[in-house]
Amino acid sequence: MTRTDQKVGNAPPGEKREYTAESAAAGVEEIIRMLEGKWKLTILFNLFGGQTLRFSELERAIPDISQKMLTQQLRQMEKDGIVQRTVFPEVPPRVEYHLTDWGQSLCPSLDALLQWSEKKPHT
Amino acid sequence: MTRTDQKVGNAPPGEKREYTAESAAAGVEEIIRMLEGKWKLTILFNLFGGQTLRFSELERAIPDISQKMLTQQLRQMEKDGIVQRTVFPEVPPRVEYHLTDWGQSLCPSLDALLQWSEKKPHT
DNA sequence: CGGCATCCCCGAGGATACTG
DNA sequence: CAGTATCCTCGGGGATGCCG
Repeated sequence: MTRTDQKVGNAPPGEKREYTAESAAAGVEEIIRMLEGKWKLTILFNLFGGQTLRFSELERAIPDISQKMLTQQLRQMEKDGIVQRTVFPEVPPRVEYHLTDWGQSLCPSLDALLQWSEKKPHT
Repeated sequence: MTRTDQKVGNAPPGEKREYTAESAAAGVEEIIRMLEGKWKLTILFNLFGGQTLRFSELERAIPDISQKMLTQQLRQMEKDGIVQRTVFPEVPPRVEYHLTDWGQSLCPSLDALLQWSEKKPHT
């Protein structure tokens, strides 16, 4: 018997979900999939704090990104429920982006990861 | 001026590091790079809890992985300081893997991410 | 048993040009 | 201003075979 059926995490019984090694890995992989696009984290951190930016402002904030990638990554984040996209039917067109409440609530978990990485033993 | 120079996180002054949008994104990207190999999280969750497994036990615990990928991912995790690799000079050879203390201490942060993903608004 | 070497494929992402 | 559309490159990862 392998240990793939072991429980992970420190959930008090009957309160949180329990995970096997596989389901926990799958869950985190899904989260990483939402974040691993080459520019998604840069976009995310530029929108943290309740900020609203238009397409061209994001382009200027992220100098090396192409229009194609900015569009693509924003659309994926919108599909994932992290980013809210608002189109104003004007001429010239205006499109604004800001984080959903759920997207904004990711901040503390990323902070936790950053603090973990700061604790890495030197070498 | 763009907002790329804003501070991120809720650190009390003079205690934790402060991040700009770029440096925070870079930090999290480095963490994701440590975790995003196709099998690394599965390996990680199989080793959480202070377990020690040999190469062949990991192979059996992760049925679809190839030897090449198992070796490669383990070596990268070893380089990153997450996994400890121990070779026993015996015949037949024996190699055991377990998490470093630092690797083990990643568990709560991944739990935080899982709990975040569980809060996703239904569609 | 626990690898390493080689070949190959596919998709993420860059460069460039065009558009409502 | 805010996108599409096309073409192309590069490297992650699979399959297979050999080795101390």
